[in-house]
Amino acid sequence: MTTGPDAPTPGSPDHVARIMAQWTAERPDLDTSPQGVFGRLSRLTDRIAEELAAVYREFGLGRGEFDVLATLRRSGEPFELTPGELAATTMVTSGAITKQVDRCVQRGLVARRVSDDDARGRVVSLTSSGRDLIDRAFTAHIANEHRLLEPLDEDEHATLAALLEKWGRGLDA
Amino acid sequence: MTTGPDAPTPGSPDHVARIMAQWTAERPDLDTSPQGVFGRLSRLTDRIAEELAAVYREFGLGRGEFDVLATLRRSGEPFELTPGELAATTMVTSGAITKQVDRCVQRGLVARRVSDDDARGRVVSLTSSGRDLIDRAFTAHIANEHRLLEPLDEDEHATLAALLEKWGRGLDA
DNA sequence: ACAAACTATCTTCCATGTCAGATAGAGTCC
DNA sequence: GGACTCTATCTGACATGGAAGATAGTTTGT
Repeated sequence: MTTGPDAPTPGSPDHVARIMAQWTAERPDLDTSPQGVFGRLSRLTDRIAEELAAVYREFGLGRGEFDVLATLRRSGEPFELTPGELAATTMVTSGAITKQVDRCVQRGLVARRVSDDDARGRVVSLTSSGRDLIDRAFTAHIANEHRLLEPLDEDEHATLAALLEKWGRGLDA
Repeated sequence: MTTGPDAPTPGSPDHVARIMAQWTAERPDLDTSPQGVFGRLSRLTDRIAEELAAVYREFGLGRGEFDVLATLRRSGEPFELTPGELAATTMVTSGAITKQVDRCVQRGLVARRVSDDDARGRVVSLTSSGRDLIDRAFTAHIANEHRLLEPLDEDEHATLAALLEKWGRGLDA
């Protein structure tokens, strides 16, 4: 037998390769080769999410709070955004942002005030304590990402980023 | 200026490229290049998860139920597994499996009985109705995956699968 | 200037998962 | 064969996010 185009390594089959073999036996009518990508993508991202969350936890944050603080931080001075902007950037609903900001407010990491321009609007701003925390957390986060990427070399990082970018762009089209 | 190794396309910057640019301005002390991979990975998988869930919904399933049914189906005759096996394969806790199986039982898609060998153990088995449903749902699922992969060509699928596999394998080591 | 439509955010309910502990049964060692 | 320990699963409390509707405020058209 020859290895198919999506059979990645000649070594011991990974979990996904075993799943694909099961499907080939049970549903030979289907071309389940996409699982080579989707299965690995899913496992890998679950795993990565967990590794990233471990660092968030070190700083007492969940992913939602980390995202809120990081988004405010990288927006630059004066580190202020509306809930709507936060929701759009972090791709969660406004309800989720409300709760994330609530948690951050309770911990004194951000402040929420009514917008000067529009009384419906709110402005969420980093407190100095929040800025301090996110600067430390983000530093650790980036170090963590560097560590997680170690299995791949520079060229592979670039190839992977490019493939993901192309794929994402293609899905939007 | 030269484009860095992780700058994927010369076209309009994607969302992630903009985020990276913000970080470069705000935290020039950090090498945030990993975001080129992690940011795109995160956005892409959120997007893909949503697309996949749309098909699950067509069959009245959530991801958890789909996974339970698919795992049973691909295990082959007699389409039976213990909750422990389901939990290990689908990488969720036993508590999550209990609830997923509950939902499937309520809808008549699986049956749960006490194991013959071990009175602590349970055996979850596909009903004929469950098998029928997952066969149709899985067919649609695979078609959906083929559709989602269209932005990439065959070589790119293989490259991507291989990179993900290598990365996953490297993380476990 | 008022009504209708729109918008930004928050609230409530629900779905789903994790975590820690409860239960019940199995295995082991004297 | 009884006490201990381990294992398989379930239960219940909690966390978090989505969806839909409520609320308050703004804009538009006349």
